[in-house]
Amino acid sequence: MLQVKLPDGTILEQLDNATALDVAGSIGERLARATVAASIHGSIVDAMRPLCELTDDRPIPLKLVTEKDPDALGVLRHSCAHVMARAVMRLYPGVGLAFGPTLGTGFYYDFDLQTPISEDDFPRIEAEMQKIIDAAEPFERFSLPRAAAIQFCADLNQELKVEHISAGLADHEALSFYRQGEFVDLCRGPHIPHAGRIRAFRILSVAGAYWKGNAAGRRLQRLYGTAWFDRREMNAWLEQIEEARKRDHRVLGRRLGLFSISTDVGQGLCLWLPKGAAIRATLEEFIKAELLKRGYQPVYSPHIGRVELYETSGHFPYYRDSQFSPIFGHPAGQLIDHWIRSLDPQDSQLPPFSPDAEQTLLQAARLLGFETDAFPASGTADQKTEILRRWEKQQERFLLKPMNCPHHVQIYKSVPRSYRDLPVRLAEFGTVYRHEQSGELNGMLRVRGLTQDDAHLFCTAEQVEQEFTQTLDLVRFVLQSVGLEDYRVQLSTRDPASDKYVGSPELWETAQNTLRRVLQEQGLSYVEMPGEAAFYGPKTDFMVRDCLGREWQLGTVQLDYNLPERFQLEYTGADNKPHRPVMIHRAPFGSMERFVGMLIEHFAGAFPFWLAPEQIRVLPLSEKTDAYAGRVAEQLRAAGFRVSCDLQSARVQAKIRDAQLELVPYMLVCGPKAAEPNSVSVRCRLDGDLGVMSLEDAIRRFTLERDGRTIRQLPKSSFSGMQTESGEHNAY
RNA sequence: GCCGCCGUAGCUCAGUUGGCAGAGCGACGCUUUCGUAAAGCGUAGGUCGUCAGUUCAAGUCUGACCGGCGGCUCCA
Repeated sequence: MLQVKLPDGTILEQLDNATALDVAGSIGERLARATVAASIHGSIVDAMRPLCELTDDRPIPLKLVTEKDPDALGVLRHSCAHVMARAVMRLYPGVGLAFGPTLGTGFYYDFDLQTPISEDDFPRIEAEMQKIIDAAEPFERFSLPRAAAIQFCADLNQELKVEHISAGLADHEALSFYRQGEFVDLCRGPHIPHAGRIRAFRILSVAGAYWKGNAAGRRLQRLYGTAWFDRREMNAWLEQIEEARKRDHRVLGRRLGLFSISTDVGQGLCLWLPKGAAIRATLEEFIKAELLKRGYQPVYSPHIGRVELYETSGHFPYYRDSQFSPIFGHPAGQLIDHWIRSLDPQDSQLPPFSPDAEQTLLQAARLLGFETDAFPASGTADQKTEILRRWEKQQERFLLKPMNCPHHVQIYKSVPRSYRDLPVRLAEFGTVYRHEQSGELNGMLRVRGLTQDDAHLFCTAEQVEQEFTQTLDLVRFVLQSVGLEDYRVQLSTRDPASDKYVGSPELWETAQNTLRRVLQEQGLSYVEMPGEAAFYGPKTDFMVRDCLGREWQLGTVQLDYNLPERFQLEYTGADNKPHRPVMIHRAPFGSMERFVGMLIEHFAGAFPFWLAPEQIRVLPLSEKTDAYAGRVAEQLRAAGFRVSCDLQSARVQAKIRDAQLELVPYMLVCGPKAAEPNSVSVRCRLDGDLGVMSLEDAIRRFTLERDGRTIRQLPKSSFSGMQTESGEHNAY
């Protein structure tokens, strides 16, 4: 007999080969019907495997995972991914199977398939899936030794699986498979007992993907889906998707006249319309005032700088492909730049240097006034590159600035610094330009021209902790001021195995340890992300959760020992000797574009009073009170509010409707009844009619709400798990 | 950049097997002068993303390009 210990301490006697499902059945039939999987020492396992195989512990510590358990959905969705793959295999014979993991609220499966799948095919696939579910066949697990597993997948013509076992799972001696009818898939599991447990599912979308995420690798088709135990829960979730879609900042941004991206201006280049600009200006004024209190000095720097500046900082070579091309004094300079790249053995993208092209190049060089006789017609690529580089250096090249730090470094260097001057805190809303890949652009969230609420702090090694602590405090303060209180911190560190970072491992260790220590002292819990650091230093990113539970990467604080080294920054210490300062890069909002885009979705366009682009709209009841309404608007404007006056020839009901739909926080109805005592009838977007009050009282009320930066109501959502988990699970 | 889908009036969309370009909202004009979520009537507005091709005939079919969306990859 086998002893099983339940979480409440109960010990049950079971047959030697009992499964979790048997245990559930011995307690009650309903429990057995609800049991999806089992949990032993916290790891989720199949409910239909003999328990004795799963652990050596006696009695076996068993927790039954039922449909109510959050872990159960992951198991269900993974099984549904198999069902989908099985349906696709039936409809598209010969399809290659890649990965089919679960996601936060669903799953996907990648297929190697020549025929494109479109949304029109979803009903067909879903119908086939339903047939599989109706058949309710069990998921049967079996295990094969390595060599047999590879042969097995080869026999099934599943090349990608063969490759994955050979490369990705090289350290596994035995591989597990799951069989469901005619369908067999390499899989770690666990799975639900049988397909009939899937009561609600939906194929959501199809998109391209790469085999193992490698852009040079094989292109696959990825089908996304979701699955639930309860149809109503799925429908509620689908409604939440719909809710998020309605909040889309691109839709709201257009409807509310906040921003526009014109194809005439260019992809990823954001135009701030007056109302969006009002929000941004309010945020900028708010943060500027705060920075002055905290000892920052505002600076300004130009939008371009010499390429050498970014060669020194390391940005130019490192991010070459995601920058706009350099600007040359003479257009022919571009050609030289092009040929330097094509001769570079690292850059195999470009075609080789042909004799014709060489002649064109020499012509261009002569145009630029260079001595071309020295160019070795039959020289090696290295020799040619060397001359090209010399030519390139002889002409002025500018870059649209991709970062503000090199400019701020130059401001630091503009005067000799003493230890008494430190820390030097230079702040600028700096606009930078990055040539993001076209497929990456997304409204205001991912753009090619963006303004960072940037600052660079130059301090002594001893001051680093204090400055970093204060910076974290600032980030928390600004997030709290806009009502974003739910966030986590991500500490991105260097991957010791990678060579993409500059600077010595010792400096990196120092920087990373300082960050860890301060984060711990500040009581901020954080997750460490090895390999996610910037090339010059580790960073702490604030991952902010909005009212729909979605996460956004906003503010960032980065510690940098490398740029001071590269730019040879110095200050004179108390010992009258030169010392090297440490730099802190920080941007509490990240970029104004991204931050405002995120706020639009967070508030669903209904900004709190202090941020609302139009705070108050004055509504004359008829033309008879237009003049009075105009005077009211004037007085509000004088009190510093953003006010408009609706002079349409329309009924007040229609004016109210317009203002409500445009999410204006307050409406002041001005009719003959109010005009005489110099009063207004106040209507609030949220609470409706507040009755008549004197204009002075109204202004007092508005001032209080504005200066307190009151957030009166968030358009709440009942659902709080849009992206609870971002990582992949059940990876094969 | 890659894969898939999409592009008709300012916005949201309809447009049969290829055969005269449509609606609602908005805008504008006139009437209405009104008390807390839509007053009535009328008018204007489109080289159907661009350029080629097939055809007697292209919004509709084909190709290239531009742009958008969903993903992948990337994100200093």
